[in-house]
Amino acid sequence: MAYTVGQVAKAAGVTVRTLHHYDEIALLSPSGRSGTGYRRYDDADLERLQHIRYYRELGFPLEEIAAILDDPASDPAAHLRRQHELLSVRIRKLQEMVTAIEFAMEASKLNIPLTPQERFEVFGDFDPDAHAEEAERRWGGSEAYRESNRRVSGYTKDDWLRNKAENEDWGRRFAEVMSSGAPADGPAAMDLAEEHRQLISRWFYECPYEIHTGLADMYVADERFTAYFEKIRPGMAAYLGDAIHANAITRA
Amino acid sequence: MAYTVGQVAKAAGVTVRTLHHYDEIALLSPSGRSGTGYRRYDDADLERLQHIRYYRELGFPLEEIAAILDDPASDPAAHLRRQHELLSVRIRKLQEMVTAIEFAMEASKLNIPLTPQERFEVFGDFDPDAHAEEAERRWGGSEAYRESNRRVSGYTKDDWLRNKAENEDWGRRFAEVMSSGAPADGPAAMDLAEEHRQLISRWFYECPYEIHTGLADMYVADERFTAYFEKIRPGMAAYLGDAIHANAITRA
DNA sequence: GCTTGACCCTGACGTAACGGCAGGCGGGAG
DNA sequence: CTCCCGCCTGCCGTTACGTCAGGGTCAAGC
Repeated sequence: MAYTVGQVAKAAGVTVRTLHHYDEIALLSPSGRSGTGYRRYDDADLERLQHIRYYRELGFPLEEIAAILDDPASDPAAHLRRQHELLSVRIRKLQEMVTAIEFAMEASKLNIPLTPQERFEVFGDFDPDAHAEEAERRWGGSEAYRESNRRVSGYTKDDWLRNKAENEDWGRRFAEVMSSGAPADGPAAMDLAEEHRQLISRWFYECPYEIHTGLADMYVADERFTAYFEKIRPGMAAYLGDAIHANAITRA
Repeated sequence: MAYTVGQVAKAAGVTVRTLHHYDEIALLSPSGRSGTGYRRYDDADLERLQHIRYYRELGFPLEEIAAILDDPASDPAAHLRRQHELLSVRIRKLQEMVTAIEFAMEASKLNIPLTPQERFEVFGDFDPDAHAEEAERRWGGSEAYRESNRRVSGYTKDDWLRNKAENEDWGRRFAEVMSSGAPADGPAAMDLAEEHRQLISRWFYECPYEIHTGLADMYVADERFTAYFEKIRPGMAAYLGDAIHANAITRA
């Protein structure tokens, strides 16, 4: 089977100019030419182009692609395996970026400033792992966030103000309960924990008890969230965490 | 908090030159300068750079990034939401590419040629959906493939030859059973189906009954795989599919 | 107070991977 | 035979930086 530049370009989703370029730099030279000088690509050329496209998508420079494709030590199957592996790595990285964004969203909701490291940790070359799993457990595969996005995108400035007011009002009342000396697993604290859950459900995303306790753990474990609540009243993060857990256990 | 170019560059994982460039084109101009002309970046600048990095990772040209960041209609939270959405789309596309590669690997194992469309379908702008789910069901999240990759990468030319020989031998014997008139759910066919499963387990990846039946379905449903088996003996694809299912039911 | 090495500045040119034309030939459908 | 579309080969333009060159700066140590 022989194909013209135009046909190949259309099939592969590239421009004719790109194929000309690949020919110029000898990355992909058509296996033949017609009598009148037209480029003729065959199936082997297409396979090569397929690999080129995948490696390009993975960010390899053309020169490097030429080198690895012309390396006699690796056959087509080896390239497929390699691409598979690289794609998997890429996907994991993007998933990390997603959880980083989710973190930033949560932080911005509470007006918690991010440190430079936090802003860019996904871009640097630090250690990965375990991180994505954490977030998955916390937010159940970010379904909650998708929901949150849908809703929040419709909010007006006014909505935000009301949200903030409600939030502050809740904070005040919660601090009062703490001051009264009531236990975190008592009815007053639990009622406000429940109110907190419903606040989130109403304004951001459906927040069942498991997710709520996940948030509670984050409020306690993560110093930035901790600091946010501590600023309202010292000891509030831990107290709120306990109240949320108690509330979840008795009501769920 | 104020940072120098070098500090910002290091934190954000870019070069100083890049920051100079962003300053030149007014994409990110530091909020101030020291008395001696040194650039001073503050936290707001970092936030902007954070968005720039995400949009860049998503493939946006700098000019466009400048436009959307300077658009007064969208605040930081809107950018986060947008980036979240775009990243999700990106991840889905890469996952499609992964399954396409897995398909190509399976096809190359059986020497089935791919059509141009098949080679490049993930690059064109066609309809997505449902596709990834399919593959997930078939191969259980590609864990099988990872396993396969690990093993296959250690194979020598000799291994491949022995694999091919075993495979062909199996094909011959299976065709004989068909010719003998034995039913697909009879012991002879089922034994060879089981042998097929163990062949895969031994050479490529641990192949439990569910995955084996998944493969069986693919052999029947996909014309390229069907054609492969039909060439050995007409009717073989369906017959093998039945045998694998019968084997899975009785042995599992 | 002076050196020194790491850091910063502004040009200015280089590069990768094409995009986009111009000017001209080819080819097949009517 | 014509017409339009597809192909050819230059060749210049563009994006997003990389890479010096030549020169000022800052803080630490002697």
